[in-house]
Amino acid sequence: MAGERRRATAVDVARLAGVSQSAVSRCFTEGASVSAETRSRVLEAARRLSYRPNAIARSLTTRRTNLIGVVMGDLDGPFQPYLFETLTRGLASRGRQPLLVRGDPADALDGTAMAALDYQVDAVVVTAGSVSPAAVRGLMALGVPLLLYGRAVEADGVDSICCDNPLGARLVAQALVAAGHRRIAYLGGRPTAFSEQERGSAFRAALAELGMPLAAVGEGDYSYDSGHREALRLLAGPDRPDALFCGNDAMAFGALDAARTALGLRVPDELSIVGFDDVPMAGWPSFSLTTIRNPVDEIVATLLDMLERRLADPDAPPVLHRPPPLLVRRGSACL
Amino acid sequence: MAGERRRATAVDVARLAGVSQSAVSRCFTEGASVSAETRSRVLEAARRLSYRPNAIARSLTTRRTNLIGVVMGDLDGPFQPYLFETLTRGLASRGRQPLLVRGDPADALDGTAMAALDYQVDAVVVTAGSVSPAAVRGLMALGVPLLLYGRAVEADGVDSICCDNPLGARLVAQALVAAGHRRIAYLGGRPTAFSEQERGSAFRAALAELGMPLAAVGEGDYSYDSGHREALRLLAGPDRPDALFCGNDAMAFGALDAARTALGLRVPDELSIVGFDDVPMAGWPSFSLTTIRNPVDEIVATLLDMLERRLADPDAPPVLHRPPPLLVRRGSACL
DNA sequence: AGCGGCTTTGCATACGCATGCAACGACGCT
DNA sequence: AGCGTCGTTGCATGCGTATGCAAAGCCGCT
Repeated sequence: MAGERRRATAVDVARLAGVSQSAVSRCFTEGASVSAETRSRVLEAARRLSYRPNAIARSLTTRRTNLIGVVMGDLDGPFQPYLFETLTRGLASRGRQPLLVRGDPADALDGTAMAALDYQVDAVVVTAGSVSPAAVRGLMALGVPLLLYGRAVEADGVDSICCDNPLGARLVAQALVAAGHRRIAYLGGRPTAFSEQERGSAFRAALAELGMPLAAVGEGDYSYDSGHREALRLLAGPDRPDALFCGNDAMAFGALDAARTALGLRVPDELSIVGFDDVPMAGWPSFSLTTIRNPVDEIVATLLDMLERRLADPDAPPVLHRPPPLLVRRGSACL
Repeated sequence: MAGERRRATAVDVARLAGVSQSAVSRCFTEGASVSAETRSRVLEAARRLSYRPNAIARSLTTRRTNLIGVVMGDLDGPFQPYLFETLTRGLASRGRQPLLVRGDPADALDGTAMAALDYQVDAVVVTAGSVSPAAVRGLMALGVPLLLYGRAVEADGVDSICCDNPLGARLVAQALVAAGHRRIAYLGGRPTAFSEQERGSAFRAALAELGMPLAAVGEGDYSYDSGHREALRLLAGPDRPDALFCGNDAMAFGALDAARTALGLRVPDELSIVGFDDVPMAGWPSFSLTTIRNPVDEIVATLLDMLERRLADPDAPPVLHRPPPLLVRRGSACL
């Protein structure tokens, strides 16, 4: 059967089918002019040789690779994998190939990462926070269409989409106050993150509007461990908070564990805990986390539409979407 | 600065530097013959034009793309993202670009997925269970070097690496029996999965050798939900098991939640629960899961070595590695 | 001075495919 | 019958780079 050292090329197929190489190419090109007879002869020959067009060679002439650079940071939390999963599946279903570009730990794009761009990706999707603003500017200078997720930016040729963080934070503040909580604490994520800046300041502002002081503030880094650590600190003092809003679900899980296991608190009776993102794990019975749903599916769908639009017209005006999040009430908070 | 419609090519650089295109090419090729003077002139010109070699065009002539196809199933559990993370980071650090190939839900590789292979990947890494054995055979027929993770296969040109599942299962059986458990149950994963077949049969065999009957058996699909569901069933009867070995950590988490939250059992006093994989979450205080460590870091490192070796010599004899796992004792089992 | 050997360089070509252009044939129309 | 039209086809070329080959230059040696 197989085992051939060299893959069949369009020339091989052409020879077998008794046509020119152009004819073969046209059979694999949408909307090209080929007679039914020629097409069937070519396809039969292609089948016998297990021929598939060489995407590399094709890209060279069409100047379109169909590759989309996907810039990601670590997949260490529960949220990133879900986003990545949804995004790559969506890209694949639209016939685009995701080429992974790793944001390096130092929050910059190093040479290794940039090397991916040498593959002439048609566009780059950056998932937020995975790279610094400086790195984003570097990407913009490349002249490749850029789609930003999780960071609102307004610049030529850059589309961005980002959950309406301020709205999410307001929803939490209003619900907590309305439910009668009086000692409300906030546990923020990585201070340099765009999402943290929006969530933190909106939460403070909303509480202030409601005339409610902020009882305590912790600073984490969006990790489970930091949530655990900061919760221990925030909840240890004399005037223990009766509610804790965490900048993301991972930290909320850490806080929940700290409260229940380490401190022996009853959640939600003695302490309400609210997260942000609504990762799948939030619905697990152990956690049953009340949280803000970051509408990933909707975001990815919109992102893909934005991508197609941008590819169709590189000069289209930049777009910014802010899809609204939603409060999901579960068992970790009295709301 | 930039904004040029067209990227600079080697010809542009050559013109600016006053040399031939070949000279430019040689400056960017390891081990090519170029004088120091020419090199510096070319590099300076390249810098001024922001020139970077076009990897697509380069691949066309070198017949090497430096792309590695990575076949993955869903990233829905806690294990897969960690594996993916480690693998892609390792690939990147060795200067190889991971091109994602999605295994489709029906456990086969559809056209969309195969399209990725049209990019002339230098090799394909398949993470186990993400595709059916039939799909694996299809990939082998392609004549591309194939690396299998999580499934032991012996075939020409196919290297594989897979945690020593039977050893892991034996470790659990021995530890449980030695600790005095007498009603031991097993909760298996997807029956078609290679890992499940190895873990399940080795666990049975080990218990039999120790003269211990298997108290009950559940059949899950490696998901948290199935673990939760099956645990409820297994633990509801009159002769409740005193130990439960789950085919992976995700199911163990589900079982743990079911036992504690739904059934009110004290773990590990009334029931020992053991998982398999040792995902990062297993160490969280809420779970503190006793489990078998699937040595992912070591596996990926070895996998990458196997890859380099295979790329260097496509005709090298196939290799099969079975790195040993390790029992990690935490709080969910009396061992 | 002459010669061999080495380094450096440019020329030409190939990689596999897409596509503009012209040629060709079939067909319908007047 | 003659003409125009349209659908189909092949030819030739280009995409951006790597590389074999030969020419050129340089050096040291005899």
